[in-house]
Amino acid sequence: MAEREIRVRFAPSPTGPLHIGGVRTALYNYLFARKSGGKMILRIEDTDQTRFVPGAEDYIVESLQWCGIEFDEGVHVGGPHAPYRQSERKEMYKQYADDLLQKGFAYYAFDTPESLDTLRKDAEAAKKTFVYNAVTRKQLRNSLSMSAEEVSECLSRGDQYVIRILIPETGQVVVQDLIRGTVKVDCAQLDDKVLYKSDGMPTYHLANVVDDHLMNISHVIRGEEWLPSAPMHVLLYQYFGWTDTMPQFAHLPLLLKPDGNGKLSKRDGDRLGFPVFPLRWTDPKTAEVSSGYRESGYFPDAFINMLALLGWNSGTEQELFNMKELIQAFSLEHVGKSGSKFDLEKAKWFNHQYLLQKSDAELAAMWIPVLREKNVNVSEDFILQVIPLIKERVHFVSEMWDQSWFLFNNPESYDEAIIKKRWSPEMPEILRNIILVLLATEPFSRENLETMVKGHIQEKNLNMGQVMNVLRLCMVGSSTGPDLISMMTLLGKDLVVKRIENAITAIK
RNA sequence: GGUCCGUUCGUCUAGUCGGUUAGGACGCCAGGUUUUCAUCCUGGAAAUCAGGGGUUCGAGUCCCCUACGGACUACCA
Repeated sequence: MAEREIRVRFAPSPTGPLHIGGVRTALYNYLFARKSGGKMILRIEDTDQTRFVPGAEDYIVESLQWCGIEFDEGVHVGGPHAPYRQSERKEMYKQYADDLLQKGFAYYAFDTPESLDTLRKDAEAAKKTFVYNAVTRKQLRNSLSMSAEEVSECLSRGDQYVIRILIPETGQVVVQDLIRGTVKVDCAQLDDKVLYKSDGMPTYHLANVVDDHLMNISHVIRGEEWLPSAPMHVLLYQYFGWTDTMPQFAHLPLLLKPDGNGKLSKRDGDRLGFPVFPLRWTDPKTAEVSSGYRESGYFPDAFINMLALLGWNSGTEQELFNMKELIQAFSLEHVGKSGSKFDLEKAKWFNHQYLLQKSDAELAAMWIPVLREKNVNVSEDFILQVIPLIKERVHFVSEMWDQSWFLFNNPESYDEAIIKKRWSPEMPEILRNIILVLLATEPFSRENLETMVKGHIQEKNLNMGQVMNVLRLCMVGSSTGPDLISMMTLLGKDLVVKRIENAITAIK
C-alpha cells in the first residue's frame, strides 16, 4: 500500500467540560501525529442539539491549549476541510444517508420514540432486550415492512422518520485494531442503529464516518467505549465503498476510578478530592463548580507527563518526559490494553519533579501574585532568596506559603510540646547571651553567624541540640522549617534579635 | 441478560522471539545525611504473573475452560 499521509483527529462533544480521559485521548492523538509528521485535527461533534452546553467548546479549546496540545486544523484554527463543527456541516450528511438508502443499505423507519420505548420496556419485563434488527424489523413501521406507496405517503405527509442502517442477517464484520488485534463480531449481534435523526441531524455514527472520510483521516484513536460500535463503522465504510481509505482503528483503554472499579467520572473527583478536569469548570445551569488541575497548581507539563504514563510507557525506565521527548518516544504499540487507575500521589510527585526543574525566577513569577494577595510586601530579591530554601519541600507553588510564612511574619505562638521538651529555667539567660553574640556578629553573613553562634554554644559548654532547637522555636514558633542559619541570615540581625526577645517574653 | 474487551507488587507498569533471582516508578517501612521537618542517599517489605487445565525438556509469555472486572446495549456522543 502506498504511503498515506498521517491525519488524526480529536473529536469531542461539547456537552460539558473535557475530562482527563478525553485529554489523554487528545494527547495520544497528538503524540502520534507529531511523531509521524502528520496532522492533528480538532473536530467538534455537536450533532445532539439537546445536549449542547454553552461554553463547553471554548473550554475544550482552552484546556487543550493549556496542555500544549496543538492543532493543525480545527474549529478554532480553520483549515482546508472547514467547517470543523458538525452542526455547520449539517447539509452534507443527508446526501450520504440518501446514498445508502438508494443502495439498499439503509431504510426509513417511522416508529415513534414512544413506541420503541414501550417495546423496550416490555422486553425488559420479559427479561429480554429489544433489538432493532433482522428479527424485529419486519414487524416495525419502516420501509422494509411497508409498501412503497405507504412509505411515500408517509414521506409526503411529512411524517417524522429516521434512517437506519440495514445490518446483514448473516456474516461477520472484522475490525483490525492497532491495540487489540483482530476483533470479530457476528452481524446477527449488531442492530440497525439510527444514522439520521428526525431532526435532520446525523447521529455520531454517520457523521463520524462521513467526516473521517471527507477529512481523509488515516487513524482513528479513541476511547474503548467505541469498540462495540466499531464493527458498524467498518460496515459503513464498506457500504459507502470507502474501504481502501478506511482509517486504522486504535481503541484506548479507559481511565478508572482510583478506588474500586468502573470508569472515572465527574463524581469521583468530588468524592475523592482530586480534579477530573484540566481547568476549573462552572456549570452554566447549576453554577456548580468543579476543580481543575490548572487551578489546583499543577504545571501543564507535569500534568501531561502524568497523563501520558497512564496507559502508555516508553519501554525504558525513563519516567520524566517533556512534550518533545514524549513525541519522540511515543508509539501505539506501547499503549496498554487494560484500564488504569488514576493515582493522586504519583500525580503530586510529578508536579514536585517539575517544580524542582523550574528556575527560582520562574517560581518567583508564579508565587508573587500569591504573596501580594496575602499583603506581603517584600522585595523581589528577598523572595528570590526564600525560594531555594523551600522549593524542595513542596509539591505546589501554593504550598510555598505554608513553608515560609515565618520568613515574612513573626511567629505569634510557640509550640507547647517543643517548649516542654527544650525550654529550661536558664534559657532566657542563655538567649540573652546569644543576643549579645548576634549583635557582635558583623557582617551578619551566613558564615559569620554559623561560627559565632556555634562557637559560643561550644565555648559555654551548652547543649547544641537544645539551644539550636530553641532558637528555631524563637524564629518559627515550632520545630519545622528550612536550615536555621540560612533563615536567620535572611531575616537579618534586627529581626532575629527581636524574635528572640519576643520569645523570652512570651514563654514563661 | 446479550455482545465485545480486559486481568503481572496497594497503584502505574517492564516483560512483545517461550529459558529473567519476574525489573523500574509512586506509595510504605528502616538506616544514613540534615543538630528539626522535608529533600537527598542506601536498604527493605511488596506480584505462587486471576484460577484451573493443556502444549513443551521448559510458560507471565502459546491454546482451552472458569472466575472476576469493565465497556457497550438511545432519534447521546
